[in-house]
Amino acid sequence: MSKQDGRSRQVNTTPVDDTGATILHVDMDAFFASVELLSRPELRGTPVIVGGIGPRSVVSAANYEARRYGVNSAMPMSLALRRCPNATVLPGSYDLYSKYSKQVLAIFEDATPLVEPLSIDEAFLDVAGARRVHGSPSEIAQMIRRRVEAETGLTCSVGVAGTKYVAKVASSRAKPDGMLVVPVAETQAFLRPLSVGALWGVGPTTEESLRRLGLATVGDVADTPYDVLRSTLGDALAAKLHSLANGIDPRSVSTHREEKSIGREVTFSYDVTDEAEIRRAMLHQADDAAARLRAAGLVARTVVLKLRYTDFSTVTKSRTLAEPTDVGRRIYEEATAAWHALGAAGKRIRLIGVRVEQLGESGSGLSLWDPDEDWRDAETTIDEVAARFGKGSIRPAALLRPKKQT
DNA sequence: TCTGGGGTCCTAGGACCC
DNA sequence: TCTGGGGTCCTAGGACCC
Repeated sequence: MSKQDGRSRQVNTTPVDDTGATILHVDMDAFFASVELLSRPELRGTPVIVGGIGPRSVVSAANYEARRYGVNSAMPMSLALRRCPNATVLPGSYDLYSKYSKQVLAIFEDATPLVEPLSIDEAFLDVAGARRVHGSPSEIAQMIRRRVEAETGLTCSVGVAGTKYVAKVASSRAKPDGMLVVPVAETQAFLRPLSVGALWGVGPTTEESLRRLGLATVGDVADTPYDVLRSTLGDALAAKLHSLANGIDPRSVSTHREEKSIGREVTFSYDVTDEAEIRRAMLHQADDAAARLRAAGLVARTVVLKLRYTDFSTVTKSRTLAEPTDVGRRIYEEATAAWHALGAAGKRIRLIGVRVEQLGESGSGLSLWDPDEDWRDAETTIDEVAARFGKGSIRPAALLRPKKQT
């Protein structure tokens, strides 16, 4: 393993191929805070926090000076400011972050077309096919780091490894402004001493489960039979963790991901009981979801209403439509029906959210009904169906499909 | 300390079908 | 008369990630 930080950035002069490590994970350093500092150089060297200023806001990002006081992402702002009272708090300029994100993405894509953005500030790159043009993976990583800094003034850290997971862990250990290469042959030695919390998919709850099994390190998990893990963690998580812990991660770098859901939610500054205000929020969120559906050329079949009450308990109510929609009013109607079904009227609401799922391409003729089935051959009349099952059971006429031409 | 907003994936139970 | 097993869909909730 060779770590190079911002001060010793010389690329090895020996012609290395980084021994099989062809996946890069690039992660911008304290991204939001670093972007803000570009236009506020006078704040460099002082603690800076990006996040809301409302009573219930949390930290979106903190620079390293603020982190030294124990400030971290997702921490309540009230706590962050108690820990670091003299921090500068900035509200966040997401359009600007998005602009820089695109700019660095373009730099990645100069190195290889195989770029998988993971979030606004990180991406995986598969550089196996780029080596003849651009050099070894570590040389490509250093080229990217140089270009990002020269062209944006921002720094990033890069992990270079044989798999996505190892590359990601490597980048986190290279931070800030560094690079860490993990040759494939050294994968196990690199992973085994790490705490189980370093496994992708292990948060506080799973970490506690593993701790109760007596497993503290990635090596411990690697040495535990799959069946033992499965009885505690369930099929999927056990399989995933067992593989990751053993350095196995077959996921390839994929440039395209399909959206599975679209939603908006809001936490009110103070709990709300006023139904008119709730309805306004739902209408706004439904309209927004619908607009994003249409912009993407999608329709949705399921509407989910999410509520969080004063005591932080969270409930959802989902409803699947007979016919998919991209209409705000339609989504709003379902959200309203779900609201009543939850019996939420009169309760103090902390958060409300509307999400749509089961997305399909609009105009694709997607429907609940099997297109090959011909309803006109049904022997039962609509009246008979209505008499027996109620009018609600009758399919909308729009869904009756014409007889297939022969 | 008191907990955002955008998401993804998994589990589990019940309905329904073959 | 009592009861299988697999598959899919729907729903609710929870863990996790950035």
